[in-house]
Amino acid sequence: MGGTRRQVPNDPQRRERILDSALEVIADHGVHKTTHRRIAARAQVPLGSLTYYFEGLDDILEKAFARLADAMSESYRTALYDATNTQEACAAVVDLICGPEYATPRRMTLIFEMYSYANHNRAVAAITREWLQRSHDSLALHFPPDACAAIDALIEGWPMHQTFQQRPLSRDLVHATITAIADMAHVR
Amino acid sequence: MGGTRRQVPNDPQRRERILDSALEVIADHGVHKTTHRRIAARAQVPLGSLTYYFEGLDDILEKAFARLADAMSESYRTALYDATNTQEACAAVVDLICGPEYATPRRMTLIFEMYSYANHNRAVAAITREWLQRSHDSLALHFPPDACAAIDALIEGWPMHQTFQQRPLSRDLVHATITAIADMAHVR
Amino acid sequence: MGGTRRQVPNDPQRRERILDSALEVIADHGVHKTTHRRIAARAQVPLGSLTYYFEGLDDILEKAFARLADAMSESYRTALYDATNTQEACAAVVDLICGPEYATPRRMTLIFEMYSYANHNRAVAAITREWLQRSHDSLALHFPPDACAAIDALIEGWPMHQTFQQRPLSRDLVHATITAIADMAHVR
Amino acid sequence: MGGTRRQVPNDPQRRERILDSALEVIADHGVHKTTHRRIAARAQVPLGSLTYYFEGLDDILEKAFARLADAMSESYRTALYDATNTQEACAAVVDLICGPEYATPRRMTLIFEMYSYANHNRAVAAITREWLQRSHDSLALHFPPDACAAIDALIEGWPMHQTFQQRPLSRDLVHATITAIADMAHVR
DNA sequence: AATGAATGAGATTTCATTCAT
DNA sequence: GATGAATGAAATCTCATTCAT
Repeated sequence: MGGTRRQVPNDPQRRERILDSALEVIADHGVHKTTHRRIAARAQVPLGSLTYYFEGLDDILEKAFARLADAMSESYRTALYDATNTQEACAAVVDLICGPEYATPRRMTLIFEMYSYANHNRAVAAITREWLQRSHDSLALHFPPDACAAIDALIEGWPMHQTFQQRPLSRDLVHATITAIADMAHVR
Repeated sequence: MGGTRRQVPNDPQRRERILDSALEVIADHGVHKTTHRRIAARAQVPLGSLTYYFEGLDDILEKAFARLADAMSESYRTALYDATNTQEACAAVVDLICGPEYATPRRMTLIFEMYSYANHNRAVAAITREWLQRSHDSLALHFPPDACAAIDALIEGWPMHQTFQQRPLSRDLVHATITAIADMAHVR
Repeated sequence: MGGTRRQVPNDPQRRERILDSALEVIADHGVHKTTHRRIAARAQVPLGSLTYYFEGLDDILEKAFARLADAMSESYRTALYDATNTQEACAAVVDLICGPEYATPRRMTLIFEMYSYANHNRAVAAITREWLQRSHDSLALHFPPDACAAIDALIEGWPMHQTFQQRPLSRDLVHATITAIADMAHVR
Repeated sequence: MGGTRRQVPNDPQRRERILDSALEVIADHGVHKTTHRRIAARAQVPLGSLTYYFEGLDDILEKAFARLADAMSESYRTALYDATNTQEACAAVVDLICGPEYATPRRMTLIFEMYSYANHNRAVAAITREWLQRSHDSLALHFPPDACAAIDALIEGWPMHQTFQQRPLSRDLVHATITAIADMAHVR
């Protein structure tokens, strides 16, 4: 049949695979040792394709962190969206803090990398702010503003602290703390 | 010529100045853009002196972060050591979280850099753990173990969250939260 | 003897050798195919030393062209400085245009490269203007302003035209033209 | 299906548009920064069409410079063809040198690029020689051989010199010079 | 007839580290 | 004890060219 055939990507998931590989390299080596070569090797794509798909290393990092933030927002949102009352919301928050799903060591490492990189890159700073805002919005479905602020801080701080802690974290303690904060907010 | 003269360093504070300059470069550019040359320029010392005083860049970073951790531990310890009762201790914690002295933007940036680097460097991981342990010990002078864990998380998380937040943080809210946590621990 | 010994360059002419090699590469291949590697190979220095001595390729080209302009100014000036009267000055100009010394093929190639590069580089544009000004000043020692302008144009244009011409240039014709121009200026 | 249909190009001027765009890119950036991508973007044609219509970048440059030379020859020839006597021919030459039409800054830039490229490319060298020959032939309609040679040099050199000169060029001076040269040739 | 996705070769540049002095 | 000139290794990035469609 006549007519010009459009060129078509021969590997449609390549862009995403590169970004995922970038996150893996960041998690394994840190931003400061993340290079085109390592990402390309991990994604099993030729070196040149990185600059074909992206402007440069900064661009890759920005888009990789955006992808991370999206994934985190989504699991965050899902956890809280399914809760039908405050009690279930508290349980969801405890899961976010202690559960093995959300705050995995790998993800904590990536969050640290994103936050430290955000301090030196405007785009990633914006991505970070958005992601925190979205988390906050999910939380606000169930808790009053003051409680949200405090719980936000705990969701942030507790897993971070745990990252460098040998001792495991007691779910009971976390639950009691969240409940106390939720109640406090009602009283004030 | 009579007697050998002991050679004395011609610039005794140089080591420390290099480490302080390293922290400044890290704060300004991030670990991933911290180089010998930038540090030397900032410290106004010859390039060669960096490798004369230190093993390499990793060594400089390790010692710079150790210096940061020491300074932070010290201000942390002082704040809590001066408190004579739980009420004063609560006020001290509120100061750590909200006050302009401890959680400055520059220091938060450095903490993020230290944490992210710690995930890829054993020595800095150890330094980080020690610093968190020392903070915890200071806190334990005034609060029961469970409260300590929760307050630790808040001291960690709240300033971090604030780093990316436009809105200022209410001291009252922080105070109420700390008090609620301290009370909760008594009840349990 | 006590006291610190200063580090000393182990190859003091290296900077100049790099610039001379750059001019050779430009003459052989043109600016558009002038690369760090080719220059380094020609100068027999390691690749890294190019960026040690210079900011980048632009910087090398700027300084190489400045060096070329200096050398040309000097031979130009000498030719005209030695003339003691207008007649000798005319002969000197004829030499500049026809003589095998000044307008060599290699030098003409370099001038073309300098002029074309000057249209896309401020620093080289400035160098070019200065060099033309200096040539003009040398000429003004012997000729009135109007004659200078016309002779300038001829010194510029004739060797350029010859570059692409198979036929040799007649010294007699050049001499007659210069004389006619010098006389014309007196009459006007 | 009845009868084969002859395929027709869907954009008949594309070849020319590419060459014109190439000249624009050369004028703006210089040969050394002229790339397929820049030309394609300027011509608003797909990247692939450049290698479809031309052998490679060298081929594009050669044909673009040939197009330039044709256009210049044409305006050159027209200017001199319309002159009916020596006096008018002199005026035409003055126009070529001073007038705003022929020696525009953009065209001078392109001539410099063509000449410098010609020194490293046989095809463009040939194009350049032909163009100079054609100019010479146009001039020879009105001037004796010796005058032609000198006037050629002036037409070449004066606008080039002006390219790097702040001061404007006096038409009177140019006219006087051309006349002097034309007269000189008669005498000799 | 035409395209644009893809890539390898090579360009520029950065920099930790070495080492002669 | 101290320095800074020097360099190799590797990083980022550019781009002409190829080729499946």
